[in-house]
Amino acid sequence: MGKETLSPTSAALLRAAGIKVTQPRLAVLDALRAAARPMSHAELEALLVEIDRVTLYRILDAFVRHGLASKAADARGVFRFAARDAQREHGGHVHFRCETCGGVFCLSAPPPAPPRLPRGFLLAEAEFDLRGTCAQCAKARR
Amino acid sequence: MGKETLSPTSAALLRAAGIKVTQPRLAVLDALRAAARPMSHAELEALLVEIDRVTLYRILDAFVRHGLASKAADARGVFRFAARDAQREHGGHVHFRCETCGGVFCLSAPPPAPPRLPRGFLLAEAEFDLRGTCAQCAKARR
DNA sequence: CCCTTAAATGCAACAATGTTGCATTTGCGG
DNA sequence: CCGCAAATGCAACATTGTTGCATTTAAGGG
Repeated sequence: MGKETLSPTSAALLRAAGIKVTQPRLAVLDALRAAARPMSHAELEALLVEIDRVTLYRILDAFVRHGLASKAADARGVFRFAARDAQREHGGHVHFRCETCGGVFCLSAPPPAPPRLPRGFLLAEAEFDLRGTCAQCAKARR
Repeated sequence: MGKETLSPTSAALLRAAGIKVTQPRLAVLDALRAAARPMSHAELEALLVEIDRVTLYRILDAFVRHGLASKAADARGVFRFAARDAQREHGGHVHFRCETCGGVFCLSAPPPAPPRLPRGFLLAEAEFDLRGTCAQCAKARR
């Protein structure tokens, strides 16, 4: 093997997170890591038809609890999940959320610095969030 | 009367927007304008018990369509609505969304300038969005 | 290699949030 | 005051997320 970035296997990530390595979890983690964008539950469900709806919810939940994935609501109020290593790569990006199709796009602009918070507030994540219509939906609308 | 800011009545706002002035709409618009923070459908429903659930959805929808209110999902994926004049006053604020209680807080920091968008993308709104735990929830957690 | 056990899964039922169709009521212009 | 389009209220449905419980499976110890 040459100089490919040797990324850990999904199984190794699960083990490192201290949770059981199961077929469904491997499939979900692989799907999340392969995805270019944060995925909704519905998208993952369509992709991984062999996995039960509820199990998928619980797997995603477990990933978030154990730091393997992040979870955030998109412009339509639907949760989207991203593998954490994939996200780190995209870390600090600016997001554009299409109000029509609900899609999330990562822009290449640098994110602004977060401001000071009031006393007692704990910052988990800062996101510069643009909302509007993506090119595809804008074209389709006419 | 002295120097109070003379704000238009809710009825005048409805007329200006070109939609019928009805009791339910007045109640909802008054509630939105009186609210210090963006309100969820559930909160408004609890506040305005005399209004039908579906009617409330449709009223909020009409307000958004006619520019009287804005609509955005909070950290828990629930839509929150704000009267547009109230929002204009708070325009360009930075928002902090508590991941525990779902509350939205307006910070006084200036918002950053939006970056350039890819071709074809239409920007409707830009928001600097901080997520984490608010002071109250952080205290309660311990 | 098998056994045990706790964890994970799958299924069914439920809860919350948002939407649609339709009959009735109401604002508002003539 | 009348008529009509718009708005409302109700019932039913759709989607998204949650809970309880019986069954299966991963992982560690004989």
